[in-house]
Amino acid sequence: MLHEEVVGRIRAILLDGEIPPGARIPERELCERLQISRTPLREALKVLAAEGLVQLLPHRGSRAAKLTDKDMRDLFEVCQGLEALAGELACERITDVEIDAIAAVHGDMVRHYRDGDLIQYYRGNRAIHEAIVTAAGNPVLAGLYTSVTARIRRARYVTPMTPERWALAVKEHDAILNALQRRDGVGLAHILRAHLRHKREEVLQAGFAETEGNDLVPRIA
Amino acid sequence: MLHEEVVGRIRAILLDGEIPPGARIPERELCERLQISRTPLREALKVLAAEGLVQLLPHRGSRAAKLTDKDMRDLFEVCQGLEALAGELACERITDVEIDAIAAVHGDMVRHYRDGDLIQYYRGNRAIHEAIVTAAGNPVLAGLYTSVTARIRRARYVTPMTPERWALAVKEHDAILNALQRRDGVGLAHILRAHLRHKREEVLQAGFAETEGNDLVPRIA
DNA sequence: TTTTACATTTTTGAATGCAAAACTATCGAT
DNA sequence: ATCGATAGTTTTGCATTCAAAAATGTAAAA
Repeated sequence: MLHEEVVGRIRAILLDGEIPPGARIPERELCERLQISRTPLREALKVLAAEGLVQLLPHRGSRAAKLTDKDMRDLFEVCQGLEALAGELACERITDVEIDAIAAVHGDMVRHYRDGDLIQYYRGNRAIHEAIVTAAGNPVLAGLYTSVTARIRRARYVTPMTPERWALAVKEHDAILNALQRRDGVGLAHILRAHLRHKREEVLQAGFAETEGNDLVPRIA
Repeated sequence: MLHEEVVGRIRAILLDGEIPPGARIPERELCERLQISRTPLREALKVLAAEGLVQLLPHRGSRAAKLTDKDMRDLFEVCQGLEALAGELACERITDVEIDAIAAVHGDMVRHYRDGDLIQYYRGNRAIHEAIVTAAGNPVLAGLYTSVTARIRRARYVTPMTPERWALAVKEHDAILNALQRRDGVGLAHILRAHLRHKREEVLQAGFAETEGNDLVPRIA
């Protein structure tokens, strides 16, 4: 198993919440599960700690990182900035074909909304946001986006919505598609920001934050 | 020596260019220099690879990452986005004391400009940009900024400037300070973007990119 | 009963050792 | 002379081992 694969597997375990935030990461157990020794496992944990998904406590092992309200706010704030930038760049660079593909996903998503299928709705929703970032054509930006969104994914795509919130989100997505089609970068950036600001309010209202007592400030992402 | 310290030492070696971009990283040599064994060294290299400073080639060791023109462009683009966001947030949150401190550094910097002291000018310049990011009060943002700027630091703060460019940069910094003092977030964001766009043009014109042939797309930062 | 001191066990962090992969150098064939 | 194969060397990646630190458990004292 390659290094990157080990990192990916553990990342998935953390993002799925299989090891819940704050829980101790059972080194020995993970080792036999992944059929690797402690050396490559620990290398992966250090990388994930740099990403902010794992918290390392010297001589006391590693835990799945918990997010405070403040962390959540900060991450959403950065995410807003990244998506806004991606939106602007995407409008300069996106092809007609890519726009059509997004429009198709958008259509499906709206149908899922009408059907009340939140899971499928979220799936399409996320695909659209990611497609916009991809269309920006900036791998550095895409990398940061991936890492920041990973940390708030559960909050973003698990929080239930009130009918009003959901209706608003769909309206915003109409505007997002519209701005894309008009290639109105500034407009798109504004809508994406508002969209995420609303989502953040939802999440924080829902009290999704995972703790109050950890001042995890990862260096990288 | 603590893990984070090892990472920091190696990062410094890379940023100083002591191991030039593209060069092989001599594992054994670094080990005896830092007085550690290969295990912690390799853990650090994996972390730095996630940051984008090191390129890992499976079974072929690690090299100091090289930046292509495209990498440079992408990094500056993201940096623009991050600084613009930081500028907006800073205007909402910065205290009068912090503004005064920045104004003082600005004054010094202008004096260094008048003296033609580029080194000192750059030092103040960088301090101002970092102070703005700090004033944004968002550690996640600050972390991303640190990691992105680290990768373009040499390009950003080593490239020589023509007198015209330099004069323009100083004018832009006047506007930056002014926007901060008026707490004009949107205005500040615009100026910061333009400022960085000009710097990027300078850097790319100077042909600072380090290679043409590496498609390094680090996951994280 | 609670607390404190001490011994034992567990876990962590790093050094070493080992098998596999890649690199180098030599030699033979064209 | 150049190219390609092959033996030998080096380097990598990982498992294992070892010392130190922390956690746990036990027993004596307050």
